[in-house]
Amino acid sequence: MQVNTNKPILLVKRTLINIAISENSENIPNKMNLKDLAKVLNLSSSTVSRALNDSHEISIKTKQRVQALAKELNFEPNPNASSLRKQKNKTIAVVVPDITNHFFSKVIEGIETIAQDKGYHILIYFTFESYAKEVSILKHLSNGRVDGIILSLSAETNTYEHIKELKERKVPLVFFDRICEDVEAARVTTDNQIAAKSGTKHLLDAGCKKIAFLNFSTSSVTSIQRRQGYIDALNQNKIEVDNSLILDCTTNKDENYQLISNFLMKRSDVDAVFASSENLGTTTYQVCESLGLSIPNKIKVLGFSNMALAPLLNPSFSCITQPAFDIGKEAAQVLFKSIEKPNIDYSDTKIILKSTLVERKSTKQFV
Amino acid sequence: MQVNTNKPILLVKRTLINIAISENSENIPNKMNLKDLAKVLNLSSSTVSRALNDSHEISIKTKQRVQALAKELNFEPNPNASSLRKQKNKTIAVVVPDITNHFFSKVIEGIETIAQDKGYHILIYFTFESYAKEVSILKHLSNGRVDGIILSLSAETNTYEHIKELKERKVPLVFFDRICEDVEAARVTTDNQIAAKSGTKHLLDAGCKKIAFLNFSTSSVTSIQRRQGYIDALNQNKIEVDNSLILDCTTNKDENYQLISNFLMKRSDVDAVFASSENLGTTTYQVCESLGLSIPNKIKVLGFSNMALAPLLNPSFSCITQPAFDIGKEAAQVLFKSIEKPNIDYSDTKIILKSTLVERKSTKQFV
DNA sequence: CTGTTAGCGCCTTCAT
DNA sequence: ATGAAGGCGCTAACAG
Repeated sequence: MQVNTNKPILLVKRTLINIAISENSENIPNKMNLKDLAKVLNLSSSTVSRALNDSHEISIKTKQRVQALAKELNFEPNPNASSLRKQKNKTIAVVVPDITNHFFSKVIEGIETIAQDKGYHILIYFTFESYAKEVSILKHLSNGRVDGIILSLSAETNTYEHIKELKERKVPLVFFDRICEDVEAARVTTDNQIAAKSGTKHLLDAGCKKIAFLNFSTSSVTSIQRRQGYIDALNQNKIEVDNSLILDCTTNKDENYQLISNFLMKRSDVDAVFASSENLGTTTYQVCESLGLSIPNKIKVLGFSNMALAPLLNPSFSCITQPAFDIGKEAAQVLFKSIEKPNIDYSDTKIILKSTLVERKSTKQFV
Repeated sequence: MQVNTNKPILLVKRTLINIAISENSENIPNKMNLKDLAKVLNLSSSTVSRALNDSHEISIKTKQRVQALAKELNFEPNPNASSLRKQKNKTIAVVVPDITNHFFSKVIEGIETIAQDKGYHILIYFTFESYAKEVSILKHLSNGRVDGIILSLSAETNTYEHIKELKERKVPLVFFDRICEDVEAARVTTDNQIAAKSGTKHLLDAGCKKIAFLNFSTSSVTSIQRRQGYIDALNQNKIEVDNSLILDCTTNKDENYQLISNFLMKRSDVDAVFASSENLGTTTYQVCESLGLSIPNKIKVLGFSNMALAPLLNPSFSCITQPAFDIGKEAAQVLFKSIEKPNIDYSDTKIILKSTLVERKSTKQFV
């Protein structure tokens, strides 16, 4: 038998493998399983399984043999079989409204950072701000596809039966940002009301008299809290709240463009806009462009936004930035804890992180 | 037997279910399986399975009975069991360098749109521009966790064994943007070279003489093509290429900040910067801010970027925008085709989409 | 049209 | 320290 002197052992092993595999897997050498490995090593599949899972009841020598061959052949145990057997699959779902919003991308990045550390996989779902999509997505997650769910509600969502269903089935659940107060589950959020109040104050301090508030949702707690912060600031400055300055927007960008455009055309007295979401901020800018309302001079715009670039580009653009990356990390940590310690109840966990007001050249944190 | 007159049938069924379940599932009524359903309906589990999968060999009446009860009880078949049996799991992986780059978020949104349509699930992975992470992630995907992979290479990647391994195991694979020419697989990309040439020309037309080029990677085809486009434009204008104007950056933002900062301090002759990635564009802005180089006047910056807001905020900021959403859609469509028609080889598919130069008030497409 | 049977690949008692 | 056997929940082949 001629053998390449560089890697004789490898060659012999490969030969054995090919024999082993052709016996039971119809000559498909790209599919390999525990049994194949076991055959080559002259061990039972249970021993191989234990060795790969680093069980203490396997001799170190055997473990090394098994692990060495597995590594050499790039063997990966079939995750479906493993998950089925263990009723755990080291996979979580992240359900978010959309991802054009930079905030959500960063949160996801935070989640992924922790997940990679802990060897978890992430299934990602977008509701595109639609309640119906949210329901349908969560329904598909109710039966063991994932070990847990991190969720930020769609702007449309105002009933929570679909979420209670998940709780009934004991699926671990963590809310972030667009949280739900009606369901007992861990929450990670930010100081929306305080931040919105400070933001509004920032505009008042700059001399603005007629500050419009753009509401991204009438049902989302997040939007409601921000609206309340806006009202708080006005109250504190003894300014009467003018409801006609509060504009309820939709989840559709084109519709919002029309709404905001019509609004600003009618209301030439408005000298500032507080956009309660990044998308609304962007749309406001576009409207101002097309209406020829020069932003720094005629009108000031402030919004919740996570685009680091924005304040660098225009002196008038201040934004409230949430610690998105940390939100993701916190949410993931709570979720993994509640997955790994199912006997402990984490559903009263509430983590509130602080937002930051980013101006052109300075940064200050809210108190 | 006292029965709530509102929902008598439902109640009876629930009772049956509880009996059925308590017999074999240890009183865990939140876990339900085909067998439980079958028992309640007095059918075999295979019939129920077929009914749920809408098989033509089941009577319409039975189908309706089964589907009605399944819906009522929110029954979802266990995906692991199903995937294990079918050796298909209606799940794909999307592997991207990072997601702070708006481009990648939009691509993912495009992919998700198609995936939702077709009932596929998306596992998402970030390499954070690290070759080692890319290798490790792809290794975990080699054994049936997913039906296919959509991949954009990390900036560090310059060897492709880990990808060839996937091809050997017949995992359907589609590259986008950061594609790989050394592996036979479908590719979706954009006209990088032409776009970079037009962008550079744009700067030359604006009177710039010393245009620096920031390279985001020395190995990525994308970066190489953009660099070549930059050189093409200079050549066409009979300007000699000055290699000292080409700055190789890294995957680390802080390092890049230092590199660019040092560079611009030394080279006061530079009057424009062409950033070959969104991150580099952002960093350049930050450097200019801190060095007091007013962007519109002393220096012009142009870059590949997908932030819609940018050109609205600063007249000097033009950017080359790739059709990210469509790239995602195209990539997903090719992948699903190659999953669903495994006998057809799609590996020579190459789709090239066009980029757009976005200036403050006008938009033009490259020819 | 429906039921019976036999795995998919892994892990986990139980036995040795 | 290792092996044998059974089953996680579903589906497909084979019967009827």
